[in-house]
Amino acid sequence: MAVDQLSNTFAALADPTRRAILARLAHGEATVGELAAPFSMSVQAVSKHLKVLERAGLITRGRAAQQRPARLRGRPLEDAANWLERYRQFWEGSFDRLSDHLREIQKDNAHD
Amino acid sequence: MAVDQLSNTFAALADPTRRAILARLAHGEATVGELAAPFSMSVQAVSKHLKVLERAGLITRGRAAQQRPARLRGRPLEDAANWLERYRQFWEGSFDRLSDHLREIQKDNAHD
DNA sequence: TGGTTGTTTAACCAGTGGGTTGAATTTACC
DNA sequence: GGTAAATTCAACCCACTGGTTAAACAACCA
Repeated sequence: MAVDQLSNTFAALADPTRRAILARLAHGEATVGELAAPFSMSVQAVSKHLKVLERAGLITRGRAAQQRPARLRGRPLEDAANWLERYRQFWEGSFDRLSDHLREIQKDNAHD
Repeated sequence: MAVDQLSNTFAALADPTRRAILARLAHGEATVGELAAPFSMSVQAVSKHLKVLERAGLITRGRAAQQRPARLRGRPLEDAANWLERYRQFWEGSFDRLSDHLREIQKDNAHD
């Protein structure tokens, strides 16, 4: 997988199970077991999903006895939203100044 | 890969080459050759990236003589942005009503 | 008709993703 | 110390990604 943070974030979001996990975590932290319960999949598989989310910075893990509760981190979501926001004028249908706008915000901002 | 549209969109965005292609297309439609030029990669590889973007609905292809110019479609970007928008209150740090909010918008909205 | 340009298809390769099962690890409880 | 619970690690499977090169296809030009 690509190494840049934004790519990791989008890749992490590109799976319905992981998006459901994030939705669950928005209500508060949860253990692996709790997160796995709604899915017809092994707890090990969920543990792998959590590792993907952790690598993307979308969650942090704590420790409480044997459990390692996961907690949502919003920052990468914000970064992803900001990236998409650049295109808002585009999907809203007014392309007039978008070209200039993009040229400007990408000046010191490589390909992404 | 997951079959749902949102997963396809996020997966398509999870690659810096493809994001750069979208940025280029925001300035106007472009042919495969034009899109490939800035990259140190074969034109065939770019053609594959375009197929991924097309599958995600992020571009449409036209036809003009031998060329098949690509054009950006904003709709899936909007859908992705809307998905992220649910978490805005979260990354802005006010979690107060988020739980209720999520519960509400997800009532008729399966896991995603 | 044949050649050139633009693009896609096919076959291949190494790496990764998402899942499985089974074993190991960590921590609490008695 | 022994056992049970929560989690991770390891090995494996199969499908897909992102790239390559070589060949095929499509459309224009002379």
